[in-house]
Formats: sequence, structure tokens, C-alpha cells
Amino acid sequence: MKTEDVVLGILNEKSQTGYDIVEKIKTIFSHFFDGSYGSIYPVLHKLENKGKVTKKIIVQEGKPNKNLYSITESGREEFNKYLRSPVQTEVMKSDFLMRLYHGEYLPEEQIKQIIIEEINRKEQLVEELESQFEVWKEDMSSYQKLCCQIGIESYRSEIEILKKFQGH
Amino acid sequence: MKTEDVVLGILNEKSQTGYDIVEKIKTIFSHFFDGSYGSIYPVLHKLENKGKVTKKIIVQEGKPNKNLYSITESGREEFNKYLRSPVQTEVMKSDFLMRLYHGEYLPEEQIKQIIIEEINRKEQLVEELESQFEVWKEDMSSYQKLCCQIGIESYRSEIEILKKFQGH
DNA sequence: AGGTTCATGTAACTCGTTACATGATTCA
DNA sequence: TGAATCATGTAACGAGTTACATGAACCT
Repeated sequence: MKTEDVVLGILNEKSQTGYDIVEKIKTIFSHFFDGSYGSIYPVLHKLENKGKVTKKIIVQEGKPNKNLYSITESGREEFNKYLRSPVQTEVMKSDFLMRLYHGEYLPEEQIKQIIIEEINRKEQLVEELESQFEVWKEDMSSYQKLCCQIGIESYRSEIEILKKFQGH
Repeated sequence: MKTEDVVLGILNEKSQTGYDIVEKIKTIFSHFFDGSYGSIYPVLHKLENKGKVTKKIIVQEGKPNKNLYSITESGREEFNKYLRSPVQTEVMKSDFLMRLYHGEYLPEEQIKQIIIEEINRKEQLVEELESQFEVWKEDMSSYQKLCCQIGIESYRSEIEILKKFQGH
């Protein structure tokens, strides 16, 4: 999965600005994809050069101009090619588990603290995903909702596992 | 968490070759870190130039020479600095969830197939982690074992979640 | 007065992947 | 005979992060 495919997928739903795309990625995609302005804007320019998207400048009053991007026929073809390509294996990068792995080199109190913080962090992620789900759900397909629900349940399971191991 | 810190952490346990380090990453670190020869060998050279590790060439009969790397005092300091730095948030990249999100653009049969394949993949990951755990557990601290167990349980929970949602 | 939201962008840098190159030994 | 294991490495490319730059409107 390339960032280009992700952006095409988002634009395949409807025309949006780079700002909108980043917002979507930071909220409902947060549990399975990562992206920022520094990665999304250049990708949009690249897709425009390749003719996969088109840009329309929207002049606004009291706000900066918007670049509204729309997917082209060629972009749709590219996206469909992605959808039919083999699914790549998941990649997880967890600094938390790396610390835990090396737990013997830290005082026990500190490890306990790290675990508590990770539980708190995940509890907050559940809350955020749930509230984001409420915000977006009207416009979501059943698959998209499923995807959110899997995220919420995954976080909850992780929390349970950590709590179970908390007292050794 | 930088790859340099990860390599220092592995060498902090004992002196090893680049090959050994990659093997460890590909087996017991697989659920929380990703690395390959193309990333680990250059990092080892970089750490050597910085004086964080030293290299000893071991001549073998019937096998290629080995470069045995050991952590230096300066490397230990660096590693301890990492251990005491703030824990970075986890990052997950899941092509599977991306496909599921766009499920409406694929035939239902294909989505079902993708879910089945993901369940199979994760069942295999559980098996692999369990067998790796058996291989390495003699040399593992209780924290390292905990880390493996969390991986196994996380995969199992993911499988349960997917099975639950399988029939919609 | 200060923080947040909306809105876009780039330059420099760091990092990682992919593909290639080599080559003996061991196992099926 | 062919695949896997052991063992190291690099060049070219592609991708992503960080930090910077701008600036009005709106909310507290």
C-alpha cells in the first residue's frame, strides 16, 4: 500500500482538499495508517502531475484559498488496480513493547509507570475513535463502520491484555 | 525509537553478528519492529564509526567470515539514554484494514476471502511466535517473555475479533 | 492576549526498500 | 538437482519527517 493509493482511495469517495485528507487520516484512519502534511501535499502534487487527480482552486472570504482535488478516470483505474493487488502484511512499530522487552534495565516502578501510561494512551484512543465514529458515521459505508469497530475492539483487547499482565 | 537504539539494545544483551541481529528481529521482534539486512548492516557500520560498537572478524572453516559486534561503554550510555527518553506512540500500518475500508468497491466474495486470509495469516503468526518462544525462552528475561506473550495474545484477540465480524 | 482552526507549501535531511552481487555447505 | 542456511554488503531509488514560512478569523 503506497500513500498514493491511500490518497486516491480517499478522493474516490468524494473531492476534497489536502487539509481534509490529512484530517481523515489523523482521525478515522489513525489505527491503520499514518500521514501528515509533509507527506500528503507532495503526494497530491505528484498525483496531479501524473494526471490521476485534478485541482480546482476555491477562493474563500476570510479564509485561505482551498485546493479541491478530484480523482480522474486514470486515477480510478489506478485505485482499482491497487484494490485487486495482493494484500501486504501488517507492520507494527511499538516503542512501548521495545521498552518492556528491555524492562530489566529499568527500575520496576518505572516499568509499572510505562504500562499505566500505555493503558491510558489506549483508553484515550478508544474514546477518540468512538467520538470520531459518531462524527463520520452518517457518511460511512458498512465496511467503513466495520473498520472503525475493529479498531475500537482491538484497542479494548490490548487494554485488557495489559491490565491482565499488570500485576506480573 | 531509532533503528540504532534497537540494534544497541540487542547488542547490550550479548555480542552478535548482523545476521544474528536480523534473525532476532525477524522472529521475536516481529510483532513490534521491522528490519532487514538492507537497514541493519548500514546501521552497524554507522554505530561502528560513532564508536558505539566494535567489530571482531571471526574466521570460520566452510562458512563465510563473521563480523562479531560488541557494544562499547559509549554505546551503553546511548542505549540508557534511549531507555529513559519518552515512549513514542505506536504506529500501525495495515493494508488489510485499508482494503476492508474500501470493501464496497469489491465483490462480497472477495472481501470474505481477504478476511479469511487475514485470519490464516494471524493464526500462522501465533504459531510462529509460540515456536520461537520455545526456541529462545531459556535465554529470556521475564520481561522479554512477557513481551512475547503480549504478542501472542494480541494476535489471538485480533483473530477473535475478525471471526466475530466474519458473518457481518 | 493567546490558543485553535483553517489552509498550503517546501527544503534539507534521514531513513528504508529493493535489487543486485558473491559463494560454500548442507539437506531433501 | 535444487532449495535453504549461513554471511556480508552496496547503489539507486523512493519515501517520510522535521522544521520552517505565512496569515486571517474566531473563540476564551
